[in-house]
Amino acid sequence: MITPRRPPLARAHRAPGRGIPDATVARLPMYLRALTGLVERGVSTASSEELAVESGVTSAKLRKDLSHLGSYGTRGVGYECEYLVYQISRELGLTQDWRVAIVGVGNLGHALANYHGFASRGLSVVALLDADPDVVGENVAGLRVHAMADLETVVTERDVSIGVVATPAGSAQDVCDRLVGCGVTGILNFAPVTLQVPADVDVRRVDLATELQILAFHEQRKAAERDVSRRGVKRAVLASTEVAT
Amino acid sequence: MITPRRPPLARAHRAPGRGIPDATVARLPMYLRALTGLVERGVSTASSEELAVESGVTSAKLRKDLSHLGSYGTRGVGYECEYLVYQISRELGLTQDWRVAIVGVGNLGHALANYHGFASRGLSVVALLDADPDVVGENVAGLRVHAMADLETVVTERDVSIGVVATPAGSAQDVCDRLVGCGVTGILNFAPVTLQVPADVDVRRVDLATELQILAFHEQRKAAERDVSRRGVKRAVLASTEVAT
DNA sequence: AAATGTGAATTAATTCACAGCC
DNA sequence: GGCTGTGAATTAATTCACATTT
Repeated sequence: MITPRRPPLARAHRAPGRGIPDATVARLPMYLRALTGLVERGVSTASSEELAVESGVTSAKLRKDLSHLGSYGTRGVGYECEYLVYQISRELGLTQDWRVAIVGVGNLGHALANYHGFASRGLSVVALLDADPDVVGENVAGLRVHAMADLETVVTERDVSIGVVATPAGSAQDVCDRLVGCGVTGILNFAPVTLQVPADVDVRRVDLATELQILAFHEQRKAAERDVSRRGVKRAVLASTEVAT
Repeated sequence: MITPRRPPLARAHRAPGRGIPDATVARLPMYLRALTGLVERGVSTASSEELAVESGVTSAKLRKDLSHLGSYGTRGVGYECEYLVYQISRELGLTQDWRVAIVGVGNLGHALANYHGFASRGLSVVALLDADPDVVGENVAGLRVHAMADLETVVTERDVSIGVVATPAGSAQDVCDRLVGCGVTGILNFAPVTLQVPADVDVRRVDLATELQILAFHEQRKAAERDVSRRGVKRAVLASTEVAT
């Protein structure tokens, strides 16, 4: 007897405007950054090619990405920067204000708290928390640092929906659990651990060591290629990674 | 006349061991972290399922990823943690030592410099540089902070191959150009700008605002879903994002 | 003439599901 | 019996290339 395959599964095809691909969402902030930079420099209109260079992607990719939001460009002309800033902001949810709490006010927490204009609009740091009694009560970036014991009170009262975990690895999961317990559903984790969370909570992890290790891999690959070419192996082997013909 | 399509393109199929997919490379550091954690806790062997939970991925994905490195597991048993640590380290190039320079010793630079055990092996911070005369000469994490004017000398003498840009946005491109001029081919960029570099230089960007904006997007999506379900629309719409039947 | 928006084609990544081995 | 390793199937992302619009 043949094992039955899963049935054809009627997939609702992507509704226009909704269901933007993850890869696109991850790039929208880069476009936003490029656009605000252009606006500040007095540029009012830009082609997909210009925007692409400014954002470090290809123009085809940029156009495809933007097409998921709607038709906000003008053929033969390009995109109106300010208008596009608004559309991307709206799509990312930056027309509302998301309240952020930072837990862990060491060097990294300080850097994060002081990161002004880190989102010009849409995100406000409204609470700082730390376990160190010497730090509690201090004023950082205009906010008083609260004790960990007050986490629930502060996070709930200030209606925080995004938490930043900048604590040592050892306390990260505990802090995460407490944040989630207060209704926080988005977490940015700088601690080098994998946080376990319920399915409705999004976690993004930023990890220094990970990034450096990825760079190390590419360094190794490049070093190996240099070695090969230096030993007189046909250059064509190397060149083939660059040209397609 | 019909436009000729590009010819069939004879693609060299992936050589064993070489050409690991980017997505896999990006996850190897997470596996490495999970494994060293297990080793420290005295665990000598782990199944793909255990490792997957610890790393926040599915077991199928983990097995597929590891299969690109070779067959380092034992059927019916799992993976020998220490052995796998070694194999992944080797693949990432962490058996050699990559020398790192950090440019910009503000709060973030401090945090990065003090990030001990940030790679236990394979990566060493060997130079710190800053533009602020008050910071130059200070001792941070056991290293003297050098003036920006000495960048070329220090980076060349200490044979740095990876540079970390932790400066304000305004000076990031200039710093980047100077690093690249000294032969640095891997850059980790914390400044909120897109660095323009030659094709043989790898840049990885870590951006707070980007991460928070991505979280904001998902918060918005979840809030919208809650709204919809509260208004009495069929729960099935919501449930369909969780179950496949 | 210039540049968007987008189907179609291609390539990459993920998931399934099970043969093969311990 | 349990778990890896992996082809095959599926889904996602990227790239191509051009019709369409200003």
